[in-house]
Amino acid sequence: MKSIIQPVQGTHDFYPEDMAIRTWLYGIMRSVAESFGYQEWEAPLIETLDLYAAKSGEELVEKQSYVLTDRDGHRITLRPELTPSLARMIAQRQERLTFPVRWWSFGPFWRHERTQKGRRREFFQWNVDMIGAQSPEADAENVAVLATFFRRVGLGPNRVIIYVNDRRLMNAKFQEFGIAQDLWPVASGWIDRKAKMSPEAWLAYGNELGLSAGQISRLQTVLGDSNLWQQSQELGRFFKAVDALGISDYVQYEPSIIRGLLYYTGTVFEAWEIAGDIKRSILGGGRYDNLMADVGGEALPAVGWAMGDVVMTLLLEKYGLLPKDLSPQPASVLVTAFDQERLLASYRIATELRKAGIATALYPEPAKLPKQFKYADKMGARVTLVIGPDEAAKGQVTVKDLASGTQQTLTQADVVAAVRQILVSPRAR
RNA sequence: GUGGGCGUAGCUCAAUUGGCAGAGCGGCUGACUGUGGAUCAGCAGGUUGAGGGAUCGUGCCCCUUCGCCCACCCCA
Repeated sequence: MKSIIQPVQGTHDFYPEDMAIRTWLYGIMRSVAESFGYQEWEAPLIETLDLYAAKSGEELVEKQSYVLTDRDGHRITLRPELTPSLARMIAQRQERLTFPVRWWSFGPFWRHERTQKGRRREFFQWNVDMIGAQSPEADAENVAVLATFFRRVGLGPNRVIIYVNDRRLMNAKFQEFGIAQDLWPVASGWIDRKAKMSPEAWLAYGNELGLSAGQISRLQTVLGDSNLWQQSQELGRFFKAVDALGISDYVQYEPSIIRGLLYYTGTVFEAWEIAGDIKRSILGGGRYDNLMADVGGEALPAVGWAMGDVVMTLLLEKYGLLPKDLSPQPASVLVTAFDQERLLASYRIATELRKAGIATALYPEPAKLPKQFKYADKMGARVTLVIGPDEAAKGQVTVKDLASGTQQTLTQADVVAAVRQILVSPRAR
């Protein structure tokens, strides 16, 4: 092993074949989001530390953010999440924007976490948010973007599921069970941990947090009640809208979904893999009606979610849903370089092909033909052109179809048409 | 931040209790001096992640370090 300088831990090198996957995913995200009327936007990749200090979780700001001091002495942060930037940008144009606003974004984020399966320190996230609407139907529409994405990439409802609950409903239960209001976040955190702990440890933990045995047992009953949603007017409307949107096969009520994060105020949801070796949600989101005001803007209701590229790519790989032909040939045509004397003739014919809209690579220096043909084969070119002394003397070009192995020698004026003909014909052999 | 596993050729991996570092694939060259894929022959390719220690002797044992993987923590 030579001493190649190592990449930064938790980063990912996108070689062309990796980039092809990312670009493909990006295209589907765009197409799905736009079909719902969402507009693409982007925030700066660096923000002031203050922006996150306002409302992001302590863990995220204190322990996981990349913080640096610039040459003016300002403390800046590589963004660990997008929502604060969204709140900031919405607040800045509050008077100018026409609400509700639907925005989507796909970009890089940084968190200094211990790397593991499905988690890197530099990663991409797809954020989809609607600001300025507060109906349960709006929540359903926001979720429909996600479900439609799943359908588009081929992740059927037999593979992934979106669990939904509502913080308002759970808070009402807390109240009903006599749980003091300052314990609600703790109780939510306790519920959020249910799937991650053994039943005994989980019960003991609830006790430790200050919940009484009676409260724990009543909460347990509630968490097992898949019809609990019927007690919520909002969820009732939400599920009707889900039905109308044609995504009910993907969406299911789940009373134990509550999200650990403090700022959710209403509908919350998480997507899970059904046959999961990924033992955590693959994405999450919900309604956060107070966040805009907390960041200094006017109060505006909002709903949204974020999905990471790493876990999604793992899932698509696992189920064989990545397109096979994602690494297309860099060019359809390779023009060989016979010798120095004929080199410029090759350059000229390559220029003609490009003018005709045909992707054409040149072998950049004279070399033995077997080597150049091998190169053409490896890079996936369909056609090779040869201008050697014989062709040059008559103003001709040899055009070979690499798929069939047949070739013809033509006058230069006929080359573009012949190449085009080969490129539209099936790859027979 | 905590715990565990793994680093051998470009890639996938071998190497007996601690005793000459190997194979397949890929690469290059040629068979075939103006034609790719297939076949055959040959060649090149390594500070065994890095640094230190114990040993007559280490890819293998011990320590340190870097990286990767897995789980915990956390999940915006």
